[in-house]
Amino acid sequence: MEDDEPCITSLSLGLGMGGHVPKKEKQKLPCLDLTFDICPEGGKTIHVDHQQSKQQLHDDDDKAKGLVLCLKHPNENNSPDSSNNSNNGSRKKLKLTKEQSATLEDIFKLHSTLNPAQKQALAEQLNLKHRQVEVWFQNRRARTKLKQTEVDCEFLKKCCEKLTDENLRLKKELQELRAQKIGPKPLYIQLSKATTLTICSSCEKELKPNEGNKGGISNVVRNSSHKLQNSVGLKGI
DNA sequence: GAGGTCAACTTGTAAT
DNA sequence: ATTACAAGTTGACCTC
Repeated sequence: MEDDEPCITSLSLGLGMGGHVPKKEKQKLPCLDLTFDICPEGGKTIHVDHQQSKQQLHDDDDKAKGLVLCLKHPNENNSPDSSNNSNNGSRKKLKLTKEQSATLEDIFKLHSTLNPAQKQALAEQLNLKHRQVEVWFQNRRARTKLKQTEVDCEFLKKCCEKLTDENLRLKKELQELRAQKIGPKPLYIQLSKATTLTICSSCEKELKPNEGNKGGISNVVRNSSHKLQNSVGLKGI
């Protein structure tokens, strides 16, 4: 926006209404209008009416849904474009102002993707280039994804630790059960009133009901085996 | 000076 | 062909 351009005082952005958004994402998008108001006196603060926006997001009726932002006056802003990629060829690092970052964050919380018109409008409001807003959202999405990946990784690590422990415990249990076999004939181990474990003395495997005794593999062993198989991803131990 | 952060860039891909 | 995006990379800046 040029300095002598008349200031936009109100802008309506239709969120979730266009741009290249994956189909599955598109379906989730709420249709939301954001309204940006520049403070008449060139406002030095930015405030977002979160209460209002959140409330409106969950509002069931389809009335116009608005978020009012009081933005820094463009004239006050550092224009990154002029300083960035400056003439000497060296790439200068732009640091977004607190206000710019906060506004971008606020918008991002409401919606992680914007269509071109929304980006342009936001860029004008923040006195940034369309490209800068675009890049910011791309990088922001990447950061979010990375963070989520880290969280997922931690969760899987814990699952893995639990399964390893369980695996160890079950292996021990199995070892103990096998160690209890004695004598050349099939061994009948009384596990409880109702269950009997039969182990073949030659092959050291549990016998099926009609292979050894009438009782068959105990529920306890069956259960343990099942657990173990599940925990180590094996079949037929 | 090493390492982290982040804006900006490059490249490949999918949707239109 | 165009557009938008994700993923990966680069380089400036900051903190310790």
